[in-house]
Amino acid sequence: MVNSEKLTIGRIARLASVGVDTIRFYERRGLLPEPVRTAAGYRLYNTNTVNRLHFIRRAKALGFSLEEITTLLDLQDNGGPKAKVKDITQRKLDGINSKIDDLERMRDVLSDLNKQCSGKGDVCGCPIIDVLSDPHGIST
Amino acid sequence: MVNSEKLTIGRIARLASVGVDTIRFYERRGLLPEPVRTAAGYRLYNTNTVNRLHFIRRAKALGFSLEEITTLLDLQDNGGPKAKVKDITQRKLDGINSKIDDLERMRDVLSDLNKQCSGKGDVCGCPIIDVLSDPHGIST
DNA sequence: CTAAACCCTCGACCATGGTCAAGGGTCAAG
DNA sequence: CTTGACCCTTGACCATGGTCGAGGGTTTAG
Repeated sequence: MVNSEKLTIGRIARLASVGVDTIRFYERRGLLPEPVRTAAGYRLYNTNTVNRLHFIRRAKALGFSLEEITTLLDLQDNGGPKAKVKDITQRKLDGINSKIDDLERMRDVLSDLNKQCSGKGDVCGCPIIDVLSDPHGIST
Repeated sequence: MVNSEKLTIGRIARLASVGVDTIRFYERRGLLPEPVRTAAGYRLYNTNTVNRLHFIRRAKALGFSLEEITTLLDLQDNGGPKAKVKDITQRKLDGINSKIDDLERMRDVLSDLNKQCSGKGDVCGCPIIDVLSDPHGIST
């Protein structure tokens, strides 16, 4: 584990398949710690920064925001109660479920309308336009 | 239908439960036509603008973007083929379905992880943190 | 007549997650 | 020594859907 070889920002960017700007952006946002610098001011990273960038990518793929990921990374770094991680996950799960519910309701209305619409002729009498125009069409 | 009474922006805003800024914003975006003005430059609307604002709200509730709503309103105003409306709806439906798929995949992974996590004790060994840290954890 | 409530325009700002350009310094190869 | 690839900072910009403030003019009630 004594792997102290240092990499420039461009190198870890390529290794993690992200842009250098993204890395500097994550640093500003506190997702990455401030790295050591060369005399000329170049950032130098060690290879586990690549893992950290992968962590971020995976967490984003699960729908976590950068702010939430910051908390998760902090828990990973400094430890803390599992309950906290579970709490963030549960919140995220609740949010995802309610988004799914919303989208399913939209889908149901839209697919219903879509079936009702012949798709032929002029827009006049189109059930989709009609339901949008009707003051009692959809519960908002 | 010869209802030519004119209302100020504040009045239709209250009638439609939106802000006056929102109405001016919609005008700039082309969702509302430029209204007539008083000598002093005040906008004057007729009551069917309220219906138009309701139309916009219902369409937003179905997930349409303002740009899509602009097209829908244009079809309502000027006519056009039903096929066009159906096309927009179908695209929106496809988008919604793929969002639902994404969210369901996230939900499955998260709820699985959530079940695995005891929620007790320190974060060390937490399956959620672990899967995020694991280089082969999730297909990105 | 005055004050409150309303209207106008123009332009800046909010969150989110970056991305890019300007203007300059550094480093390695040839 | 020069060229090209790399690095630095600061600050602006993208989309989305508004929201707000400044600095004015207007209208209406008392």
